[in-house]
Amino acid sequence: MAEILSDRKHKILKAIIQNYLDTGEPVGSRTISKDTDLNLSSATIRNEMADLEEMGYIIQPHTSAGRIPTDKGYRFYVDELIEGREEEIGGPAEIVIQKQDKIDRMLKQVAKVLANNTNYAAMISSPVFHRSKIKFIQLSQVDKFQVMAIVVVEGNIIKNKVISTDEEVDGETLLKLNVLLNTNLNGLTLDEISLGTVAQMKAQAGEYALLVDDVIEAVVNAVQEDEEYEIYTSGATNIFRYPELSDQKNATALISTFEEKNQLRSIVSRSMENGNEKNGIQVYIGDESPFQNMKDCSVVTATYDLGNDMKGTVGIIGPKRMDYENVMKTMSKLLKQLEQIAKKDR
Amino acid sequence: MAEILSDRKHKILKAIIQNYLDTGEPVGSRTISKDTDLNLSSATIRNEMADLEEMGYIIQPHTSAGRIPTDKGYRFYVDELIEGREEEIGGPAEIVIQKQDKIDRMLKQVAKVLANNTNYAAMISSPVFHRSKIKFIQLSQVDKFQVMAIVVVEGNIIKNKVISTDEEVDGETLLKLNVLLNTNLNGLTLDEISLGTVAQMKAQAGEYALLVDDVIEAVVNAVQEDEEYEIYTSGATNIFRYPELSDQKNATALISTFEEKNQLRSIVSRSMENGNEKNGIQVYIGDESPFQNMKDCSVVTATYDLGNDMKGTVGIIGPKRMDYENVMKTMSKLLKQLEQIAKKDR
DNA sequence: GTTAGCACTCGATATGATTTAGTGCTAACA
DNA sequence: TGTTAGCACTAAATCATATCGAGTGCTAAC
Repeated sequence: MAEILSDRKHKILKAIIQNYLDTGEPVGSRTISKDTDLNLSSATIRNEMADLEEMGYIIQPHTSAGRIPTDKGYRFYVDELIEGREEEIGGPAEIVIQKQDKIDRMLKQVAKVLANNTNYAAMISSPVFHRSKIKFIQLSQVDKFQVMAIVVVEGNIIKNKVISTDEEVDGETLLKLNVLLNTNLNGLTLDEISLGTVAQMKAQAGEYALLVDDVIEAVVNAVQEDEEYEIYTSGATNIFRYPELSDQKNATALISTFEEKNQLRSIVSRSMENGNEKNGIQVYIGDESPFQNMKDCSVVTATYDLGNDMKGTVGIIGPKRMDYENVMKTMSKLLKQLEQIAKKDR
Repeated sequence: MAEILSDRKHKILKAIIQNYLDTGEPVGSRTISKDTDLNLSSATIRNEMADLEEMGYIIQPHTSAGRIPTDKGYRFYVDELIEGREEEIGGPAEIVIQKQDKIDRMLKQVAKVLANNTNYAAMISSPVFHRSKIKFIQLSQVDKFQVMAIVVVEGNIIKNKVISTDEEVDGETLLKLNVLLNTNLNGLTLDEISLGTVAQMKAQAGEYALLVDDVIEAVVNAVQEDEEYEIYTSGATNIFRYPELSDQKNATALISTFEEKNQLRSIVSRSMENGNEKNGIQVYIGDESPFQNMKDCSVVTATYDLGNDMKGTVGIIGPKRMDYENVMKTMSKLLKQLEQIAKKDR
């Protein structure tokens, strides 16, 4: 598959792709002949281009048009980019995330900044807490027949659930239950709560065994709810900047993807799985992407880690001819900032 | 302004508008001549149409085209619709909202159902709790230097805030503060917490007066956070069904309105203000709408009331030639259902 | 007051000519 | 042998032109 390209072909291919990224128009031999420092005539370029086409890197939309990159061509280009990224970050453009108290707001901001800086559509998932430990549980009376369970998990994420009880529960019982819960469950993750633990607690609870069931269910629900991470998006309309995505069919598909967010989840999980590739950044070109009907797009994702097992994914979606270099740089920089702020925050 | 139209003109105008709502194409005199039961020739219709045009109800996009309604024409049509709506709801199509525990999910569902049933873009705001009473406050120790305040307000909405303290707070103090807070603040709305109340509490708190300040601030913040209602949207891509909104400019404007949601807030507040018009439903046609750059759209809003001062707004946005009748019916029906479910829920 | 008829308007569609950007191939050249 | 100039060829894009069709306004007749 991966033939080795002569130095010259290499340069020409790169020039073609770069030019196409800029303009979105098929590139002709003359253009390349003038753009590169190879000092070759358009005729020679033409010969090389014919070769490159045969190898599958570029293609002619129709006779008498210039060439445009195929997915294989893009892949070549992106792989090279990723290869060469030896932490040459720190470039220009200060990107500023303002520190704000709520994590969610910060994430929304990141999405916005990302979309604005790249001019593509951006998304970010709120962190998922895999295996997060229960830190603290508190039951409180709300009403005669309602008890509220508050669960704090590692990372100071607070969740609550209201439990409706059949019988009235008095304060004393509540106090007992509180102690029972905290001694038995603190420090455990969801997976670690075994049936044994539950049985043990029920035994200890005596006449309130029934209530224990309800409470545990509520706790489990509350913690699990966190796993249902939120996804924030920004700049969906950026796709209108790129004519190749602006036709009705593509636009509808893309924008409803952004509105529904279900498909975005599949990006997130895929990104989390393939996880720690080089620099944590992954690029899906055309059909490689987790989408149906989105063969005209590329997706770039990266994973961020706020510590404490709080990991999430950011992604941008744009045309295949996106400015991969800028996107990757901007992402790294932004995530670095995000992670720093998060660290300071605790 | 509001001339009285002859019966015939009235019928013709209505026929023109209805036809245009269907087709989106300018309607000619022949069409009307055949469609109505007036048994008039196209020539006669033409004369009447010329009159109606002069009165400002319809307009010709260019010579030798049929007529399309002006905003004034739409207004005439909608006003008549609203006038005639004597609770003739209960028509066909069962709309089903599934009951789910979280209010937010239900609202999302309402938006979705509304969008699907009307084929326009739909939005719904989560209820705002004006003057909601504090029902219950609970402080709990999370960490050595962190206290969590949980506030339950009427309607069982639960909010929490983490407070960082300078000094370590022991359990006893917390207990005292809990009692202090609940005896002083329960049953009050945000507005009712006077400086006097605060001073009084500080006095009672003695050496923990400083902490009281922090806690109250947290409580106020927590409650206020609720006032920042969420807005859920669905079906933004429906606008692509209507060519007159599908051009790049309009589409970008509309879709980013739906993504940003800030402009939607202005609809919500406007709808809440103008509140209880006939049937609670309001129609903004073209320039009447709270938007800039949206003179090609109509907005229909309605206010729902889940009781306990929990009020919110639903809205749909579509082309001016929307099926106002269906939209209004669907909305009423849906909201009635929503309100019923909410009432059962408590 | 209604209607038939007709000249007229103007957008939409189709047609064809022209231009333009590019190619592939061949033959000459260093 | 690799490079280049030159040329015939292709297909899209652009533009002007003709044609069609839906609809109007006006006039004259009923």
